[in-house]
Amino acid sequence: MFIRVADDSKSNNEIVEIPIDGDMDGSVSLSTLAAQFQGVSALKYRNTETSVWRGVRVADGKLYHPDGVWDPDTVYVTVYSKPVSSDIKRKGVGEQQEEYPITSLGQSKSQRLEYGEETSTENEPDHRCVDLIVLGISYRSLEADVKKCFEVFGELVFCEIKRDANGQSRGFGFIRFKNYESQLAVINKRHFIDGRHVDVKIPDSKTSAHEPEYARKVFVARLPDSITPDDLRQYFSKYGPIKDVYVPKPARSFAFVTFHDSNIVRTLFGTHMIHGCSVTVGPAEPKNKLPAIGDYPTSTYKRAKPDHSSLRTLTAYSTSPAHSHYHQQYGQTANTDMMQRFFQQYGTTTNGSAKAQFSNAQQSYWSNAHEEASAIWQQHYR
DNA sequence: GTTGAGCGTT
Repeated sequence: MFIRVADDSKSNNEIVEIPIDGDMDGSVSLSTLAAQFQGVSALKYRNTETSVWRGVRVADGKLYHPDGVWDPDTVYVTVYSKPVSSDIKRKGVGEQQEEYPITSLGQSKSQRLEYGEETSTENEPDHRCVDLIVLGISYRSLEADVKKCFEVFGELVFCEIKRDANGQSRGFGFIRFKNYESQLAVINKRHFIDGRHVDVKIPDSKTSAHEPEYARKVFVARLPDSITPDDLRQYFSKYGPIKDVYVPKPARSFAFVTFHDSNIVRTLFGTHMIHGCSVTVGPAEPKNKLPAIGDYPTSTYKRAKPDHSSLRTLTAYSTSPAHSHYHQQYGQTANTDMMQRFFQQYGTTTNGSAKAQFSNAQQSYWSNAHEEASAIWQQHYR
């Protein structure tokens, strides 16, 4: 289990997942947290009822949630201890000094919020609020409904629903907060307006300039339909902090996993074992990309097209320890004879010969076998 | 049955 933590003094606004310690007391280790956020001393979060910051309990180098339970969807915000007065530089005569002292670790030039302090950071260039896109608004909702939902987190300076020429809502809109901490509190969280959930994000127009989102995303294909976003999050989080997981509903046997760091995505291309199933991971293509003459040919992993019949047999072997070994050795490229020989050396038996299995296999078969393998995996390992 | 819904007439 992880909690989501952000440092609102940082420009990048990134959320880092921090593990909850496994020793049953449900605490988060301060040192684990400090490994990601130098100099951190505590965490705070927005009390949604009163819209006031609430601090978590700190004792013996551990952080405890006041309610006893960490909300996986809440973004907890780092708190840094107040520098002692001796750290504060005296302002020399005629000297232009920084208004705020550098923290003891000297990492940040920016002002840090103290616990319980409601300082506005709107003048910090990195902390400025931006218009946020609100997606999924009911076509019946009005500006007032949107406003009511988000005012809980702080004062809004802007709220608009986009409409077509006839005044019909387009189902999305934009809001802007006065204070940056309000923005942090709502972003990437689920909210409800008129019984529909809506998502709040930094608009593409603000982010795509430097690095397009798809550069931080992988395309995961050949997934069993039973796989959940949480399963994927759990599996892929060992490679790096995850920003988002997208699984189409209804399931379409693929998903997208977005990381915070684009550098790791290329290391993931290839086949992976998730829940006893072999899946392929490839680069995400830009959204809405139009096919064009002269397009670079599809990526390497795609060109080496996996053999579906091989996969069927692989999944039929399900959770045998030989399975993952085989997978390591041949991926999905080997032919059926190779497979049979390989598994025979392990004394693994199948229900019928591999050849017979897919000579009469239809398209639907591999999906069934996939589901079955996944179910068996869950029985054994979950 | 192997690529994400929708991204702003300021």
